Amino acid sequence: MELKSEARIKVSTFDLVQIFDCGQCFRWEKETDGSYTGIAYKKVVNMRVETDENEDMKTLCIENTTPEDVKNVWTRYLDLSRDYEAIKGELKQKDEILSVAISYGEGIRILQQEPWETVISFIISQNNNIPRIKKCIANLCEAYGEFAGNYRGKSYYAMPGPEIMAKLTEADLAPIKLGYRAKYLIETAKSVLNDNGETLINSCNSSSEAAYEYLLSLCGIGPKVAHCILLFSMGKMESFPIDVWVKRVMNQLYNIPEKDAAAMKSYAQEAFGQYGGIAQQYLFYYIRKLEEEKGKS
DNA sequence: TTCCAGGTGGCAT
DNA sequence: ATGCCACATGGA
Repeated sequence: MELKSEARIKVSTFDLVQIFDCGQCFRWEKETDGSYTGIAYKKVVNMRVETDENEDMKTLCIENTTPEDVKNVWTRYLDLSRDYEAIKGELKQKDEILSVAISYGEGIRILQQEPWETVISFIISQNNNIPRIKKCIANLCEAYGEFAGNYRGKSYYAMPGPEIMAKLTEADLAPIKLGYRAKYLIETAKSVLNDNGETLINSCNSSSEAAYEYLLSLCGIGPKVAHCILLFSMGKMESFPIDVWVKRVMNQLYNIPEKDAAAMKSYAQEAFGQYGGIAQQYLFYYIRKLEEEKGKS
């Protein structure tokens, strides 16, 4: 077992609050010192950002990790190889409305999470709110997931795999409080195991269309959840998930009728192209920030 | 109390 | 193909 230490990485376009609080992931918690502790790929780490003298670069500090994990896990998880400055510049030029939204979430990055965990997380997310989604996922992992480590006195557990979930009954899941979604998880776990999880794993390298069709075949996954999985775990950056918030923001800013998801989808394709999913995150974050500010006043 | 949440499955047209 | 509606749970 290699000794864990702290890794320091120069980053730009990077804000932990925005990355972990923009609805794409549910497993990171803010510590009292402002850092975030969470788990991904069965590894528990703590992250904080130090601002340098030189304004435009920052240092990401990852505690409780190894150089190997930085290289093999965190660089990809945090999408550090992608040039978000260039993408933001391009999107701002294309669309003035989006330009404003981007200014609210300059530090957002799209994570590349584990496909299975993302499948489960977003099945749970349907017709549900973010605090409760987090609770459900934490309950599920604590009850049936593998112990992954301790940090600052707290225990962390991985998402149980399909081989574990396929054997559970709805009664087993009752204490998790998933509601009617419990049976969807069990059904989906069984389906994924039909080919030993290979189609799901290979979906990262498949075309977006093929991956989308496969995801739709799973119980509890419709168009919106499928697009979230494509975007947040498979690097399909053009995927444009349309949920209640995006409907709201597309209606308010672009005057597209609230219920016309087809028009929103085609607008995104035209205006945002291959970065539709990134644009969607800026819009999602923006409308939620506006609502939050409205609620306070 | 009623409404709502990162929607989908099932059923009727 | 499209339009309803039920669905568990908990916070506002």
